[in-house]
Amino acid sequence: MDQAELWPCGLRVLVIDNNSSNLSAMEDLLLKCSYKVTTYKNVRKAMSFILDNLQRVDLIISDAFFPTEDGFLILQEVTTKFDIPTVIMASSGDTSTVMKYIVNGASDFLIKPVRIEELSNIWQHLFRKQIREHVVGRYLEQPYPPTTMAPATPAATITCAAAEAAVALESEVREMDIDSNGGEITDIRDLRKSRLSWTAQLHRQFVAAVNLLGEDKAVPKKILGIMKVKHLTREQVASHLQKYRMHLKKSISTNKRKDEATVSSSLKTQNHSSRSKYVDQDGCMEFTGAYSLPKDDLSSGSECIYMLGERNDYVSKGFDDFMHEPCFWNF
DNA sequence: TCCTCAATAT
DNA sequence: GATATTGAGG
Repeated sequence: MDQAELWPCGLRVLVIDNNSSNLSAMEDLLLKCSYKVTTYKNVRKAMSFILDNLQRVDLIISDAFFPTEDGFLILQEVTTKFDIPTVIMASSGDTSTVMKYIVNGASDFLIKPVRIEELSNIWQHLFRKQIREHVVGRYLEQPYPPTTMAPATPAATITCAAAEAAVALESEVREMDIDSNGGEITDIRDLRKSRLSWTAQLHRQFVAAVNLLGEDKAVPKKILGIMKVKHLTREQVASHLQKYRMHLKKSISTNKRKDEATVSSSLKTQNHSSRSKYVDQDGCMEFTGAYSLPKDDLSSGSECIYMLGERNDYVSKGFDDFMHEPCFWNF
């Protein structure tokens, strides 16, 4: 229980705001919440940092950067590509503005000055996604997580139970397949299974690699090189890629109608003539605002960091779940 | 040699 | 049902 209360500690938050005093104020507040904080004034540098630390950023808080709306672009980059929950803050926000951000993937919209009470709660954005993805749900059904965690006393509230589940999950992750420093899988043998199971986490790394390369240039060998997962083979990646592409084909054709109906209307407002191109290293990371439209609803962007399905007890759920989860099969 | 795709095996 | 392997064709 104590641990449950401690859960949000260490949440890795990246803050972007070009106003130094706001930035340091935010840093202070976030540190008081026991989060790990990284701050950036510069949007480009922040994006580079995110790219270099894909699995090491839990949540992003970005200024909306009115009137340039860089915040909007950050939001799009991050939510469409990397599933990192993003909170937008601005000194004012009328309903339609806020709605625009939320519709396009913001997990929350905070009005400045931001109060510590609001920040102490931001971990919920991560958590919601985990629940949506059934990771936590399984634990909620069973009050006593099958881990080495200290036996839990029955949780009084959902929040409590959920936090507890997250602790359990996190510790499982830590001791198993995920690198202790960042949540990134670095060696599939750690999964101690003869047959690889493409967990959500592993899949995310895969998708991130594919996205970095660009879909046309994403071939097994290059993906493998970017993923940096020991003992993962080219053949395994090829097999997964094959399936991934099949899925893309399907979902593109089935989502088209919905996307046109739902998304275009919400996007019209912002029709970015300013393409976001934050990073361009050797032409291998080129972000344009032009990749596929955001999904029909906002389940698309965001959280879910520690998600693993490779334990034998719930392998069967793992892949199937995220096959149908737009969060993972993004485009 | 590597890629993709489909069929087939595990 | 998910993943791996194989084999054809590029």
